[in-house]
Amino acid sequence: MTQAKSEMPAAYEPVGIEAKWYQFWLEKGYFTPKIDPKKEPFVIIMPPPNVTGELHMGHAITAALEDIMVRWHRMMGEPTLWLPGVDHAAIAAQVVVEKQLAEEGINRQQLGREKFLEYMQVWVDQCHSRITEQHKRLGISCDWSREKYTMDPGPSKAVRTTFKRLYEKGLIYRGERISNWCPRCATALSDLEVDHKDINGHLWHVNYPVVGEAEKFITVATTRPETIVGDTAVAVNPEDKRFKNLIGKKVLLPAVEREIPIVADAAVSMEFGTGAVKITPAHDPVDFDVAQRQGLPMVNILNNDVTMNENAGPYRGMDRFDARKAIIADLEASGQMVRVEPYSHSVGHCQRCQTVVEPVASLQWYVRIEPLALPAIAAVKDGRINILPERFTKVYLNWMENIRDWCISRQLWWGHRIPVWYCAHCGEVLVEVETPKKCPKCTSAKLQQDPDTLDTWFSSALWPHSTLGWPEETDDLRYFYPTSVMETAYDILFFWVARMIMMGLENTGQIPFHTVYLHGLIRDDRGEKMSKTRGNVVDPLIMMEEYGTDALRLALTTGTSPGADSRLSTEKMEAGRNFANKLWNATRFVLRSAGSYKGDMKVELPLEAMEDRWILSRLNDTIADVERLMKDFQFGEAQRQIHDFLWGEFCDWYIEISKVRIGNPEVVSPVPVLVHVLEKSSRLLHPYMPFITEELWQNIKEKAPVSGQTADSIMIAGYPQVDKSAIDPEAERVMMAVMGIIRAIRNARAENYVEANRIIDVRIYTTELKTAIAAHTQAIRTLARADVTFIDKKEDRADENILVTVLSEAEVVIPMVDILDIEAEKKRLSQEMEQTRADVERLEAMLKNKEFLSKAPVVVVDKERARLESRRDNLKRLAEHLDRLKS
RNA sequence: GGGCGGUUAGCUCAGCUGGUUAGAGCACCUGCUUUACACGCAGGGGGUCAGAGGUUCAAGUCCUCUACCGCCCA
Repeated sequence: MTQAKSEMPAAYEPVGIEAKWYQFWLEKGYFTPKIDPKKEPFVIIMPPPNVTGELHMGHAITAALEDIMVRWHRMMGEPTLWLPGVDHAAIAAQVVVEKQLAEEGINRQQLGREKFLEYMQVWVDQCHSRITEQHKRLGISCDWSREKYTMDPGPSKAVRTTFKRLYEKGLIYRGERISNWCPRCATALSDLEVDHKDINGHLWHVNYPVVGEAEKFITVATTRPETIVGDTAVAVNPEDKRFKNLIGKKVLLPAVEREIPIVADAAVSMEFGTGAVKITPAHDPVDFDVAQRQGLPMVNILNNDVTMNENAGPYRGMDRFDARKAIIADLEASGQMVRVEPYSHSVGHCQRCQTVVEPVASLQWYVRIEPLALPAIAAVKDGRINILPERFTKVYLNWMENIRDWCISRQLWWGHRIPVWYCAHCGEVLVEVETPKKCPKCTSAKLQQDPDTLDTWFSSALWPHSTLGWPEETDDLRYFYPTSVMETAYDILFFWVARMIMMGLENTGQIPFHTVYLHGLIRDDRGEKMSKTRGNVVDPLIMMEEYGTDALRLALTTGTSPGADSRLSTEKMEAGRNFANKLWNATRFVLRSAGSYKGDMKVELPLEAMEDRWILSRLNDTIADVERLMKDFQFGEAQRQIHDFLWGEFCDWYIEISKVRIGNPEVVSPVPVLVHVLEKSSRLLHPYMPFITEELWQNIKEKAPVSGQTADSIMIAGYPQVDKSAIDPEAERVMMAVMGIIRAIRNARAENYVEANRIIDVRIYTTELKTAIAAHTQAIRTLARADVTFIDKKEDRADENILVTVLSEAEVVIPMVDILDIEAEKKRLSQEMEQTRADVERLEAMLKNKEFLSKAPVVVVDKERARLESRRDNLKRLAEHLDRLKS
């Protein structure tokens, strides 16, 4: 083979290696699938990051999990598409740019819509390449040639087409309703974009004088006294005896001196507050409904910047909270404020900027959601779409079944402008995909497009089909849609996943994806949510720099189960780095060993050496487990299995045992098996740690090529398939016994403080496996530093000062002439006997139980029987040894 | 108010459809420059699986209740 000298440095240095291989993969075009109509493709559409955002741990976990799935399916030979993209993130992006402008003393109105959008475009283009480059650092194997942006012509056309279709079906309408107004973002928000927080506020009780009845008042309670000036009625329950005679009368509104009626409405609770409620239809959703029923007028008291408007009388021009203070003072002065009590209530805050939102009646565009929700509910209920972890199915259904119309218009400039035009001449409303030139009704060219833009989630909802070309009937759409898996964080189940299901079904008649896989949130090492304001954000770029990308990816997916939040800590990063270094060094060893090996690399069953049979058996056990776990989306567990196999069995045992044979020309070389197992398990691990596995695999390929493996890259080299003929229970039994013996000797040495270098004499008594174990005399010598003599009769052990370890397949007898503490040894044996006896008793009881015998499966009963036998045997032998010591 | 999740070793967490003596990483203790690796090796200690009932031949795993922590929806 090749030269003996290993060119690999002593420690794994990820940085240069990662850049090299990513470039290689890109140049080879491995990320772009070939459409093969004979094969079923595997498709993931990537959740698009915010085009103006920075890479964070949320992207990293998403990318890690999706890359695991994608690389795995690609290695299995499936045409695999992972389609990346970015999102224009209307509010977030516009807010940042407006802030930049503000520093220069400009606002967007001064700039004008067109100039502002040009300005934004320049900035967005800069950001776009940054987030893409950052994303690439993660090593993700997505098809960059198909990358999409929500504002691209294709997805934009999908947005307009969808809008028009829904409008024509009556599923999009424009209406005056209460919407959530964020004064800082200066736009309406959907219900989902509002966070409700419990605030310790007050409940103010205010007397409204009854008109025409001196000294008579009706008392209302409110948490927002400034809205008094917007009241258009006081409502009471029609059954409420306290107010029966007041219904139909009028009260005089404080401050603005307006007379408003007392109305009866069954929705009013008699228990809450005073039983009489003020009705402010323009600023409260419940009051809005009451006003609709009762035919009450609406009085809007706020400007868009939440200062009080001309309807607020003396408070005009004040900020909403200043107005509150002023009106409280005035009411106290007039004696109308009768009582104040502390009161905890829920207040809406803008999810993005945490400003208190105002419910305001305004004209907005809505999606009539129920007709869209019903098929989306059915798709999940009948199992066409499977949500993992399963518990989120209930969360999804519960939300969908109580869903409310979706406010989709935003008073922003950045985003998809609503494709609606109003004819200034005849008032015609046009909803079009292509921008109309003139009014089809009156031929006027004076058309004005609706100034508003659409909720970003509207375009995101189309993502699985708009990215593949819809509304055009493209090859991609035909072949890759419906997609396979939608993998994302559970916190956007409603925002995004639910809406994709609704819109996918509506637009294409098909589900957008078969499986929804939801991962948890990445928290800091104390379990706190990472956020810029908390200052506890861990930057994935810095982590990759310090520990390597593979280490970061491993840290993010280690010890996690689907849907569960997890903590990221430096300890986990270190564990990932250490594992990478371990593999690096194992490979160094194997390749160094291979360097002086002149023979064939073929590994053909049946193998001669027991340890070779064993490691191949264990490798195939692991492959089978990994396959099962990955099919079941249990990536954390699959990864643990690979890790434990490589470190705990291949490195700790097989490599160590193989050293006995290396360089010994008398025996069959372990090199082909070393190389074979390392090569195969690299491929097994590749989806989890793509960079180091490629580097190692290429080194193996160059220095110790495995026969039959001709691929140019590990990422297309084929995922290991289980070879059942390699599963070898006999080898596993023998090696378990050998390892047990070695452990027993090591343990005895450590407990008795035997110097590390001293070779001790050990006698082993064993029956059935004698020949098999005897073949490992040299291994025992090397690994346990013990010279073994096999004895046929127990009597052949030394008489005095012996230490005996009773194993199920063997007894290890160590003469400890000068070091053995007899009393300690007696104690150890007694303790072990006690434990064994307890075991025996437990098993005896179990096996005497007729119900167990009749009801438990035969395999279980047999297993327990065998165990009892073995334990009894151990017990007997322990007793013998103890007797001997005592005599 | 409705719903969901968690509670397993000092810490962070695995443990899927019930079936060996409940595992890992880190931390801790002891020993080790064993020529792949101190980002390492060997050995060790540490758990009444939150509590109480129940189902079952068998419960960390299923059911009920309780406590505490967290999340979502209203």
